[in-house]
Amino acid sequence: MAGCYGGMVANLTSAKPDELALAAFELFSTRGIAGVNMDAIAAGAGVTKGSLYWHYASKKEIILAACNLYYRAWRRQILEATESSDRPAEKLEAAVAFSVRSCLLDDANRVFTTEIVAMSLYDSEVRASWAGFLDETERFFLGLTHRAVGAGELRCDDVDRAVDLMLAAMEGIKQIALFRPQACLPENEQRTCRRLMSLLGERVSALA
Amino acid sequence: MAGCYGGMVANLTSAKPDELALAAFELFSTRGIAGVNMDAIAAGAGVTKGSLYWHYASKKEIILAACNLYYRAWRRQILEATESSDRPAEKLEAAVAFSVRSCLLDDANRVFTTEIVAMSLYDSEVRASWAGFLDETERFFLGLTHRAVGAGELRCDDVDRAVDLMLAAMEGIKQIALFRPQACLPENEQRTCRRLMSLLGERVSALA
DNA sequence: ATCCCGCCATACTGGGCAGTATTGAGCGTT
DNA sequence: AACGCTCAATACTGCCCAGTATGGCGGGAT
Repeated sequence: MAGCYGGMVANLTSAKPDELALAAFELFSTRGIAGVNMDAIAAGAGVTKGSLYWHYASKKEIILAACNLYYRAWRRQILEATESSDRPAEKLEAAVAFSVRSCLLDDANRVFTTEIVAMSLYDSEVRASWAGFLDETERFFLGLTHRAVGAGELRCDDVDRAVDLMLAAMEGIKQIALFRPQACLPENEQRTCRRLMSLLGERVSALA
Repeated sequence: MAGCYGGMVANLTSAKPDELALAAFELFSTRGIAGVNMDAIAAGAGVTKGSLYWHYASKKEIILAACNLYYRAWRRQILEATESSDRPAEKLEAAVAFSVRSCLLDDANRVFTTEIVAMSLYDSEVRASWAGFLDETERFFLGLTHRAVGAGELRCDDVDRAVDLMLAAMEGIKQIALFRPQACLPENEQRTCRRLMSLLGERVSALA
């Protein structure tokens, strides 16, 4: 077991593994996982392969660490995006807007997730990791949607199915945007958000 | 220029390149593009690398040939699936049903398309090839949907947008099905079809 | 018969890359 | 001051694999 720091240090001070994973993420997001070798990751982080292999035992470990970094960033950003609103339906709209923005406008996001999905085809650990993230995403949107419906701000018969369909549409839009750059134009962002929101049900106009 | 058959033979009789591309497709669909080397493709087709390289100059040529094979199969199958119906709305439903079935139940389809999408990130030729197929798919569904609306069998305000959203949802469902095997169960097939059809508009009940 | 050519097989090369072996520098401990 | 531990750098190995070189075989044309 390399890189365990003696076992007792709770990994709070040492950001080195995160630095390495971040360098890996940035390279993966631009040149793809297969297009990046361990020397490139090390160089990107300003070290050499020797120390890289001290922190991570294999390339797959770095890939999984980069995934975890991505998940953490997502959690932080989507909380930031939604915390400013107080009404549930507004939070939901903010969450959809954030997701659309990161789907359509963030190339790194698109590249990295596409790579991870492809890798999940053959690597069960990566697949399990990504499946966990999908579950988390779904729980998040389910929670927001149920709250919006419960607060009477949204009308939706089958929340679970609606959320699933909306998330599927989002993934599909992200994928198709690869081939239709014009779909990524900012002027289409609002319309895409409205379309996706309409999948979640009808907004009840605020007449309280 | 290898494999040009002297230039005048119209490639009607010789199915060998197709055989090779088919073997490649089958291997790609099970072990991934990166997981299949040229020797494996040759062995799968019952030849050796020497003759494989006589027909195709590089691995990418075989990949593109496998794509074209996939497109041809799709054309044939979706025409078969829709020709039995005569009313436009029924054709549309049949096309959606076929797509859902090949998305959810056909592992090879899922694996191959995921691989191609990932490869499109870095290879412009592959991306162009797949983009052409996406365009074709969209045109097909646009045609069917417009005809159904024109025949008064479907009510839809913005057909173009609706078709785009439906196709995106289909791609997303395909991708997510990788991580949610339970979504692929046959008993969910009908419901998925109905959900997707609802994205295209409201079916007008036949009271002619 | 022989010559050409489409087609196929065998053997090989060269490069890229994951992973390893080994050494060393800084530093706290005793 | 000698030791051990963490972390880092260099050099190397071994494998996989795309692509190549080259030789052979069968059949059609003359």
